[in-house]
Parts: sequence; C-alpha cells; structure tokens
Amino acid sequence: MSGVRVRFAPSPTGLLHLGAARTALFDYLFARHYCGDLILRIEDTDLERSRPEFEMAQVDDLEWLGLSYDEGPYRQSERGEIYGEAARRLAEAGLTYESTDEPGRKAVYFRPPERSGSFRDELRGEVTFGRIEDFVILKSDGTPSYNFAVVVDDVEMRITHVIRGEEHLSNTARQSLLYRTLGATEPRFIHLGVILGPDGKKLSKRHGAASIAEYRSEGYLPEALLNYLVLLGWNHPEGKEEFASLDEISRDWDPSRLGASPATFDPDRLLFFNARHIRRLPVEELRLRLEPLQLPQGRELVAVEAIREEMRVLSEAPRLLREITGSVDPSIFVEELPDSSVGVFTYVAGELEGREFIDADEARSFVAALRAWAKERGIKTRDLLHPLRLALTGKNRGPEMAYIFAILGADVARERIVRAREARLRA
RNA sequence: GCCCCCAUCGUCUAGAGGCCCAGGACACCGCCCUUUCAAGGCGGCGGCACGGGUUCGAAUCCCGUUGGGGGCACCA
Repeated sequence: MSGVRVRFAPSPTGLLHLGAARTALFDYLFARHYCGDLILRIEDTDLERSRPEFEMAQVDDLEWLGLSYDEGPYRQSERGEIYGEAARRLAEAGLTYESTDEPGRKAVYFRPPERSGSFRDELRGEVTFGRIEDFVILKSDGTPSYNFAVVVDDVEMRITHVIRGEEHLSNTARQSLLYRTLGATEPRFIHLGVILGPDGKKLSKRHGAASIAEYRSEGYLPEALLNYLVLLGWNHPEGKEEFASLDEISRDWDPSRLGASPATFDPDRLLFFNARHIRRLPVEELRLRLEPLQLPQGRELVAVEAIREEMRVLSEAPRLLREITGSVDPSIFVEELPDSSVGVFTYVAGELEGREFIDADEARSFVAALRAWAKERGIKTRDLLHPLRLALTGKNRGPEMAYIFAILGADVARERIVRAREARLRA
C-alpha cells in the first residue's frame, strides 16, 4: 500500500454515463498505478432524484466494465452524523448562519473567512478564484449540500487524490475554502477536460446513446469502450492506441500523459475500436459473448468465425447470420445467372453429394478443388463463385465462400444449388 | 452579466525553442488484394485561430484578441 486513496463518487440520479465512466476509469487507473485504493462513494444527498435502482444499475455497469473498487460503496445518505458534526464545528467557529429563502425553507449557510485564493490543479497549475459568496452547507431537509459533503467525506475517508471532471473546477474553489477552515490539508486535484457532445456542448442524456447501459445492450464490448475512453484526455508514451484489456491499459498507464483540454465524443471512432476488439477476440470467446444467439447446430464455431469479420457491434450478429442461413428465393436472382451457371450447379451439386464438412479448412479445400475444376473448363472464377453465392445465400456479397459451405452444410448447400439450377432452367 | 478553464487536420491526439514547410489514429477519397462486401496493405485530402512581443530561431515562452467550454442552485 502506498497510502494513495482515490474515490469515484457518482450520484444515483440516472444511468452511468460515458463521461462518468471515463472519470471512473481514470480514478481506477490512478489508484492502480500507485498501488492505492479505489473507494466507491454514492452521492445520494438529493433525496428527490436519487434512486436505489440507479445505484444498482451504475454499480452493475462498473462491474461490467471491470472497474473494481476496494472500498464501499459508502452512501452519503447514511452518513448524516458525520456532516452534522462537521457543521457544528464550523458553527462553533462562528462561520455559519441560518437563513430562510423565498419559499420559507431554512438552510445553514457557510460564510467563508476568505472569499478568494487559489488551489493547485495537477494539470493546470495554480488556479485562482475570487468573489466566492456564502453557500449552503446543510439544506432545509437536513441533508448536506454537495460541496460540503464532498469535503467532509474526502477528509474523513483520507482521500489523497481527487480526479474528476472539469465541470467541478469552480466547485473546487468553494471546497478549497472548506478544507482550510476545517483545518484539513487538501488532496491533490486533477480535473479532466470535459467530454463534449457532437454539438460542442457537455455530453449528456440528450445526446442519444450516452449511457453505458445502452452501449452494452447495443453490443459494444467493455474493453472497446475502455480503449476508446482512455484515449480521451490521455495518450500512451509511445503513441500506442490499441489496448486489448483493462489490464493492458493499467500496465501502460502513466499519469504524466494526461491533458487538460476538452474532447468531443466521436461515435465513429468508438465503433472502429469496437470492431477491432471483436475481430481480435478468439472465436470461442466471441461465441460466449454472443450468447444466447442461435447458431447452426454443430457448426457454431465456423458460423461465429464467418460473421466475425463483418461484425462491428454484437447486435449485428443475428442479421449477419441470417444473411447466410436465411431462406433463398431463386426467382429474384435467376436473371443474373450466366449461361454457364447451369453446368456449374450440376457439377457442384454432384460433388456435394454424400459429403460433409467438418471445419472451415475442409470447406476451403473443397472450394479450391472447385476452382481447379473451373479453371480446367475455362470458367472464370467469377462465374463460378458468384452464381454459387447467389444460389446459396441469395446475396451479392457476404463472407468467404468456404464459410458458406461450412455453415450451411453439404446437404442444405446441395439442395439450394439444385433449386437455383431448376429455376435457371425454367427461366 | 460575473468567475474559471481550454485552444495543432472535421474528430481523438504527438509535439515540453531548432529533429516540424508539423507525426499517428478515426472519418473521407483512390489504388492493391479479393467472386463480392468487410478486413488488411499502400497512397491522398486535411491543421499549428488571430495579432503583438521574447529569441539568432516559436506550434512550442509571454501578453492581448477571438473562439469554444464549464460554473455562478437548498443538483450533484
């Protein structure tokens, strides 16, 4: 243990958001890097908006991402006494007063002894502030305000490094004042640049699929999300941009490579990373992740291997599979078939009889043999493979021919070819 | 309005005074490979916001302008 203590402090007023996940990731990496502890603290002081189901959903998403923590979750809603005690100390120092607002609510305010000053941000250096006005520390319902609860907790939990979004920069001024009057030393602050939506505004719910849960259900891989997110405001010393896993990211992590500029979320780039990660997944592993997808019996692995290349998100799998195994109506492509296709179909159907493919390699050698035959007969590869593709899938494009044979199986393939041949003869 | 932060290709970024008439990645375009699409390989398009300094020399340092963002709640 290095004594480094980092916290991730979401508020359960919605689903885990891309921006929050990015913060959680950096909190995690920071704690790991220094062999310290990551503490999860639920900031649920807003009784109106906080919901247990949001907390559960967020914790679940964190787990899905692989961002494990060492302590917590602590809930601010269960720590009322601690805040009350801290408020009492400020009151004794004569730095608080009660005030009633328009609707008649009575809250406790903090009157900072100083209204300006500065604090240090590890990425921006000295950040100055001024004109801080009195602010609420205890709301009329007795719960602590955000700025108050954060400071009291960070002190009590002996947090050494606060890594959070830049949107908190101006809050830090108030918090800094609180640390001083509470007689506590400030933790180190690292304010990450915010993540902006495509419209240039802070990324939020209204930017469509911004929650981790949504990406999860759309078929994004956690490692792809992490890979994309870690590159927002951080870069590898050697410019490496692909990381297979959270462990790999952790190994290469280096806090000195952090930046302070805001970053715009780019869905295309995320999609690119997702496709990369899908492609580099072992077939067995990908098959597990595709669960409960229905795969052709006895041919599960080949099927997964075949669709893997084109898959960008997991949710495309059923469609990709259907494009190979879906039923075929020869009448829609019969016009496209060249004269030579009848001979091709006759031959291939014959070769398929009584045959079976155990794996893709065997199907490949079968296709190789077909090509050799075609070459001998002076049939262009295109006039061999394209008609076969149409006959077997009804599509103009798709995966490598051998896969199609292997997935369909010799019997089904033969039957489809025979039907295409008959349709051609009738036309 | 007030306070604060940020500023290199459309986007993510490398660049910590000469190695930069600025490098990589996504996207886009073209070529190659391929029965096809995708992947992959190769190539192209495209940027230091502007103006002043400092310096022999600035994308890099300083100031200003402009632009963008964040905050100014009994929300976090």
